Amino acid sequence: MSKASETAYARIRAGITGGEWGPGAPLREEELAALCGVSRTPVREALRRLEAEYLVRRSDGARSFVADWSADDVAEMFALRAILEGHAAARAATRIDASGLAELERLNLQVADAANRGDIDAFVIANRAFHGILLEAAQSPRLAAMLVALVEQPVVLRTAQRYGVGELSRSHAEHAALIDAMRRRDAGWAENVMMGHIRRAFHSFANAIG
Amino acid sequence: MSKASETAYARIRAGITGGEWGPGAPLREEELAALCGVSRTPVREALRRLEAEYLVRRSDGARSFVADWSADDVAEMFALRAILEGHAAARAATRIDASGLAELERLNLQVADAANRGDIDAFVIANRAFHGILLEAAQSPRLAAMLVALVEQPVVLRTAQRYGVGELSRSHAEHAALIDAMRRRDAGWAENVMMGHIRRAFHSFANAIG
DNA sequence: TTCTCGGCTATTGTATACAATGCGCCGTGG
DNA sequence: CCACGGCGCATTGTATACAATAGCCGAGAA
Repeated sequence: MSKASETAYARIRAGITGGEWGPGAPLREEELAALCGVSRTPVREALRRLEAEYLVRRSDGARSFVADWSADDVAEMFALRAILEGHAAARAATRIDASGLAELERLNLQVADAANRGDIDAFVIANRAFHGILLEAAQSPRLAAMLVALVEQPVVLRTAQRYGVGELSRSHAEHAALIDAMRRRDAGWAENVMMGHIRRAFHSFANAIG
Repeated sequence: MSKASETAYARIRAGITGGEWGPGAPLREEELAALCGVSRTPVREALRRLEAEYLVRRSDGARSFVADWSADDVAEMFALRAILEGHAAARAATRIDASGLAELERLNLQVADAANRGDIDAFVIANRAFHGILLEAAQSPRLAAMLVALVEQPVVLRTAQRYGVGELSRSHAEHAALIDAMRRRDAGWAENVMMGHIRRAFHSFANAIG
């Protein structure tokens, strides 16, 4: 996408995922245009993209707001993630090559390191990269697009913020199991581990919120 | 969405799914604007929406074309459909009410009728309505959105065009099994039947194409 | 006090003009 | 005859002006 449009998309998205505007906050096109230093046209385009990703909600009168999520919404998102990411793991198990596996090993070392230091930010970065490599290895563009839309939700991004050292380490262990399963080319095992991994994350999240 | 934008979306979409423009055909904004009787602005918005649905592809130079699909793409779409629609069936099994079940029964009678008469168009209409009711009963807006994007692909829409009476009847029988499973509130059974249903459709399709 | 109606204003939808950019064609040179 | 480079044009990206519409606020009556 060309310059102004991409700028607006990135800026607005950052504002939403970064918590600059809370759920339900109104998003007025003109204001955003001024903020991004572009005209309303690319802002409109950006808002439509974000709407398709469920980051922005539009009222009947076509006004835009930062999306908010009920407990049911969150449960739905995690359920879909478990299914789709499980499927991705299964596909990846029979498609990943040696360099992909090496990359996963490397990233999981970073996860372990972050877990030991209790460094949440580093954990989140390494964790996302890990899942990203796996998704790439699954070689399914539609699946990738669907999962990105699910994973990039602010709710998901903040799940790890409440993780204790125990949960961080457990993620590392589950990732290690995933790597084992893929090295053995065991699609079923990989799928099972991944689904469990996501479901545990959901319960950690539900616990933290109450 | 307001008038002109919706008009453009509906018209362009109809052109693609109806086969007016074949895969790979270029879609120029100005030409489409003239065709729809609106300006380029709503056409652009429509193209972005269609792109998000994988009906339109954009080249590096930002030009738009009718999307085309490789054999791998089609296999991927059916695989995702099997998983997601299976999940939808499982959810629906524990959530559907008596009136929903009655509606499924009614629609499956129409499917049977169309199958007996070999009336493909009637089959397609009743079949879509059947799956639509099921999806509604699953009560998962994100799942619904994902599935609609997968199911509305021209490739899928034309799968039934090559169905013989045998395959039409088999669809009816599988639907009947689905209704049984849901009446018993057996989510696992419903999921299994649905996944088989979609996978059979895939193989019918692959056979017909070669 | 509260409900409703009416107009005003804020906000989005659409059209059009202009800028930027990439694609294709044609000419030239090897 | 083929390869390559540059120029012109087709097409999209962006900005802005204007139109339409929905929401809000206040005044008046029940």
